[in-house]
Amino acid sequence: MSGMPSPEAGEPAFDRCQPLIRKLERFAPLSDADRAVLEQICANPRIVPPQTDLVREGDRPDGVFVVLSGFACRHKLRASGARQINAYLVPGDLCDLDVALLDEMDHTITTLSTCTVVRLAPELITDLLTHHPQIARALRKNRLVDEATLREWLMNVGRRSSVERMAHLFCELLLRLRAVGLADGTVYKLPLTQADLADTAGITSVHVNRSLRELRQGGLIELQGRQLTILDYARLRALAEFRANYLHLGDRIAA
Amino acid sequence: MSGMPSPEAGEPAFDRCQPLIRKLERFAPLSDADRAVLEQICANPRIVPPQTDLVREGDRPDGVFVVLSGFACRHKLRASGARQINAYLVPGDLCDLDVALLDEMDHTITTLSTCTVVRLAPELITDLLTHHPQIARALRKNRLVDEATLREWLMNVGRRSSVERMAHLFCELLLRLRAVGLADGTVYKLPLTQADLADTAGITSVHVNRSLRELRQGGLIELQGRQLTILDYARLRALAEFRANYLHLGDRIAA
DNA sequence: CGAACTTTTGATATCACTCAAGGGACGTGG
DNA sequence: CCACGTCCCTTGAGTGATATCAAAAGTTCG
Repeated sequence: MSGMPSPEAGEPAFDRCQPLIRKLERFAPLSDADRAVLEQICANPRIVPPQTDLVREGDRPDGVFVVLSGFACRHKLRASGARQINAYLVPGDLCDLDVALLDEMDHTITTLSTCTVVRLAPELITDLLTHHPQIARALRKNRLVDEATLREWLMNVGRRSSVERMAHLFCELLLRLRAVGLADGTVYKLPLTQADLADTAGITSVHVNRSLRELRQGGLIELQGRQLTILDYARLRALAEFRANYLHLGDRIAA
Repeated sequence: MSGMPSPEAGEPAFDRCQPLIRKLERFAPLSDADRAVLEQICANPRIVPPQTDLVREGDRPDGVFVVLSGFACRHKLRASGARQINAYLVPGDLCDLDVALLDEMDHTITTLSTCTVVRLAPELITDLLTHHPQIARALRKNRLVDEATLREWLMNVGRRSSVERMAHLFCELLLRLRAVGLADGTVYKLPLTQADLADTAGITSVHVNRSLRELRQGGLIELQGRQLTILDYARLRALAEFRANYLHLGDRIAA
């Protein structure tokens, strides 16, 4: 269990599945049977290298993905190659279960880092929704949060300065990762390049660099070796006008 | 039926309801019974003046709204008063039915023009979803489209120039309004101020004005008296790199 | 060690914002 | 019917924020 490059590759399904269970449990109380099904689902994950498309724009939807480790994203491209990232999928996150209703995907889902993922077949989804009402309920709530997050990102890109955008993103990720047990205090792994952050915030990577410098020089964050340390969460939050309400996490985490 | 300020006030429920039925029918075939229920629902609409909050951030969700005429929007505010509009609700559009799962609203819904709306009580929603599977199906598909639209707006604000944003918005609205029978060729009523457009596109109203001038001078649009005429849809579309796939309207309308 | 990628910085250009003022359109009250 | 206020649109001039281009330094990994 020492220098293995594939994250969590050696862990039992029990551990791998934690992010998903922790996340759903936050939205609805789960029975032992519910948890068992979720663990079962995560039994045979795939390890996917960075920059791999999981689902492509134009594809016919076929099942959905759950991310168990690493970062993936939804994004769209312009003809010029310009990319806009619409959402991050962090451990515990999953695609929309209803997506099978559509004829074709309108965006692409790609890994940003090495990821552990499982694919849920359509039949499995139907089964989950039919026989596990609490999971179904948690998933519906989860989807509302995904939507709310998308609205907040639009606010971010439309009405915040570049420094504020970075600050807001870091606050959001802190709470999201904390909710699945992947933040240590105010420190977490952030396996993204500055170009990724740029495509998230709707700015250039050069400007991301300058914005990060500003946050660093203000003593708000430290970012090196794909690890983010928030040095002053109160000020970072104030700077970004970050309000956690849209994540609907309850008051435990959002403090 | 002459000088009445309240739009559609004198029309029978049959007509008023058209946008909703037309919209849902595009997503799933409806039975006569389905249509009858929808007409029933629209029987007692409210007329709401512009700039009226229908639902406020922080409220406990209680039922949802359907817009039958006029434009409303979802939006969020910053402490400074800066506003970001996240979505338009045009005739036939409705709020998310699942929203009752949340403890409090994370954004506000406000009318932009005079609107005709109906409120659906939670019990009515449950009834609809239980006893009218085709309506339920259409509503689920509709929600996927709302989400996809939000993603496209993020792309718009993050990765398009201000002129392109305006162009893209006008293309989108053309198809959405056409889908509910509210566009006449490439002409439609756009009851928004330039300040509203600014808060949609994440720019200032002064800059909206200059962007519109550019579109006008390029012979692409005409906009006066709250009526938009698209003079050259092909070029407008090309300028915005508008692709209608995310609206999932099928090929009939998107042409 | 070398190749590819990522981060960092500087100089310059461009886009969008701010401030300010004037000009419609429209409704209201005298 | 005119005078006035209000809201919205329009334009100009100057400023600020972000993009672009380019190059060097650091990092990672085979």
